[in-house]
Amino acid sequence: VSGALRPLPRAFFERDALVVARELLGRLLVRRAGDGLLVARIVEVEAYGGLGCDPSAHSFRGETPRCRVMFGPAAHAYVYSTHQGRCCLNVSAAGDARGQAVLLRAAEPLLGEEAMRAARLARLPAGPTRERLLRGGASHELLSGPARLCAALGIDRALNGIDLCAPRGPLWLADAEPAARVAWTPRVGLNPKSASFAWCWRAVARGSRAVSAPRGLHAASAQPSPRRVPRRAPGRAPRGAQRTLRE
DNA sequence: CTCACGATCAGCT
DNA sequence: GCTGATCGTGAGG
Repeated sequence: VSGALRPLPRAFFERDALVVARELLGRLLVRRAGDGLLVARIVEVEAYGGLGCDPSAHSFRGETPRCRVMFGPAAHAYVYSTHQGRCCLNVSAAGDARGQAVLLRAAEPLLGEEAMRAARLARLPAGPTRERLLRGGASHELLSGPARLCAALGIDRALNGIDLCAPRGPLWLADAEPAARVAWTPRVGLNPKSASFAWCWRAVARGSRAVSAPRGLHAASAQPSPRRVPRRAPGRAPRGAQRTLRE
C-alpha cells in the first residue's frame, strides 16, 4: 500500500455500471477506523443495470425508499440490509437516474487485517469458521462475500447515502493497478433456467483466492456461447472443477 | 471443493 | 404475509 489513497474522482463512477464494475477490480476500498485506515483490494463485483433493464436490481421497478441512492448522483454508498442483520455495500453508478450500482462482493485485506479479523469475530458464533479465523489463517476468507466484507470493515446502514468522493469521509475508493485478468460470469445463486442467467453481470479478478465461492447453482450452463475455461490460480495446480467464463 | 438447509429480518405488494 | 444482491454448518466427493 503506497501513495496518497485519495478518493477516485466522481467521473470514474459516471459511466455505465458494467464499465465501473470492470474498472473497480484491483482498486482499493478504504475505510477510516479510529486513528487508522483499513485498506482492501477489490477482486469481485456485480453490476446492477437498473430501471427496467435488470430484473434482479432493487431499482428495476423504480425508486423506493430503500434503493433511493441508486437513482441519485454517482459515487454514493448504497448500503442495504439482508438476512440476519447483515449488510451489503454498493456504489451508485452512471448518475443519470437509471438506477445503476455496483455491488462490492469480495476483496483482499491489504492493511489492518487484524482489525478486520476482530470485526468478523465479533459477529461470529462458536463453530469451525470462528476457530479458523482465531487461528489466524484463512485471510482469503475475511472479505470473501458482500456481507463479510461489510462486517470486517464496519460498514452498516449508518453509511447509506454517503458521498464516496468526500475528502475526509469515512469510506472511499482509491486508485491502484487495475486487475490484469478479468473473467465475467453470471450472478451467483440464480436459476440457470431463468432468462437473466444468460447475462454476465459478475466480474472477478482471475487468480484471486478471495473470490467468493459459487453458491447454489453452478455456472456451467451460462449462455450465450459459453467457453469452458479451466480455472487455475498462479503457481498452483489446475483444479478439477471447470467453470464457464467469458472474457 | 460442492451441495442442501435454515436462521429469523427488512422491504415490499 | 412472502421473498430474498447471505452466511455458516454439516455431509459427501
